[in-house]
Amino acid sequence: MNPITRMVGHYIRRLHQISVGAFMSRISEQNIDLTQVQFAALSVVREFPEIDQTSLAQHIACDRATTGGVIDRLEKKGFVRRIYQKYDRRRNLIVITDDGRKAYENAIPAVWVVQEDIMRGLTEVEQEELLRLLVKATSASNKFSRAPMSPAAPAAEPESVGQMS
Amino acid sequence: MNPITRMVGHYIRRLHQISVGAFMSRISEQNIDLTQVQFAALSVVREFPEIDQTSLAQHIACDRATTGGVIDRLEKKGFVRRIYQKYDRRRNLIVITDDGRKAYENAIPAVWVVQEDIMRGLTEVEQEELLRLLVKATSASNKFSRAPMSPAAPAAEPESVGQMS
DNA sequence: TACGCATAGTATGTATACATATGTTTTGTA
DNA sequence: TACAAAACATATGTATACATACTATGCGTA
Repeated sequence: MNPITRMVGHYIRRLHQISVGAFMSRISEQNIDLTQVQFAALSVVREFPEIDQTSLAQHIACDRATTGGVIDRLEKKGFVRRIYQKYDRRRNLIVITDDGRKAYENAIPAVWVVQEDIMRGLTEVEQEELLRLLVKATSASNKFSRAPMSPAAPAAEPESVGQMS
Repeated sequence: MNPITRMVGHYIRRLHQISVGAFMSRISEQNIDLTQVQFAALSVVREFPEIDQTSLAQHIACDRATTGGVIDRLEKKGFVRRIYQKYDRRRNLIVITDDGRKAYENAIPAVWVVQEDIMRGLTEVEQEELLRLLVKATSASNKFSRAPMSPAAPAAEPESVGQMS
C-alpha cells in the first residue's frame, strides 16, 4: 500500500503541469507567443505602468531572479521595455509596448478557455469550490512562502491587484 | 478590473510553489537529500523493482527526458542503480539501493507534515474536499496531458499504484 | 533475411523556480 | 560627512518540465 495516493502535493504538481500545458496549447492555437507567467507579468505591467522589477515579482509571486528572466524574454519579444532612470539607478522601470498590449488582449479569450480545460470533469459547483479552496489555501500559506505574493490576501480583496493565471 | 483573480491557473501555480517549498524545508530539516519528484521516483522504484525508465516516467507523470535527469541525480546520490541488460539493450532497469530505501523511509514522516503545511488554513472537511477535487480534475484531464499518468484514473483506483507527493 | 517501424534512452534548447553570491546604488545614522 | 545597512538588479548553479531530434536497438512482416 503506497501512502502517496493521499498526498496532495502530487496532484497539485500534476494539475500544474496540466494547467501549463493547456495554456500553451490554447495560446499557440492563436499564434500568440506567451507563456502563462509571461501573460501574468504582462498583465501586471499593463496595469501598473513603470513598475519596478521587485514589485512586479511580488505581484506575480516569483523571486527577483526569475522575474528578471521573464522580463528579459518579454523584452526580447518587444512586449515590454526597461526604462533606466537617473535619480535611482538601481531600479529598472518596466512599461508595456503596443505589441505587448496587443498580445495581451489577443490572449484573453484563449485564457478563459484554459479555465475550462483545467477543470473539465468538475461540475459548475465543484469548479467554484476548487477555486475557493485554492485561494484560501494559497492565501493561508502565502506568508510562509519563499516568494510571497504581495499585496497579500487575494481572498480578502479579490479584485485588488495583479493576480494572474 | 483584472480578470485574472478568477483564474485558477494562477492559484495552482502558487500552491505548487508552496508545496515544493514546504517539501524542501521539511525534508532538509531532517538532513535528507531528496526533492519532491525524487521522492516520488524513489517510491515507485521501491515498489516496482527493475522498472524501466519509460514506465517509471508514466508512474510519476514526467516525460522521458525529465525522468532521465531525475534518475541521473538519484544515481549520483547512490539511491538507485541502473542495470543494463543483454537481451534488450534499449532498456535500463532501475533498482533502489539500501541507501535509497533508508532515505525514502526516513523521509516519510516529514512528507506527512508537508500535507498539513500545504493545506494549513483549511478545515478538515475542506482538506478532504480539496484533495477530492484535485484528484477528480487531474484524472479528467490526464489523457489530454503531454505526460499522462499511467496507470490512469487515480480517482477510480486510489491504492492501485505509484502516485506520488 | 531484409526492411520499415516502433521503442528506449539520450542530447539540446527553452522556460520557470529558487538559493546564493555579487556589485552597484541609495538611504539612514552616527 | 562618512560609513554601515538596505535595496535593486544580475550572475551562477541546480532542479523540474517539455519539445524536438537523434541514436541504438528490437520487432514484425514481406
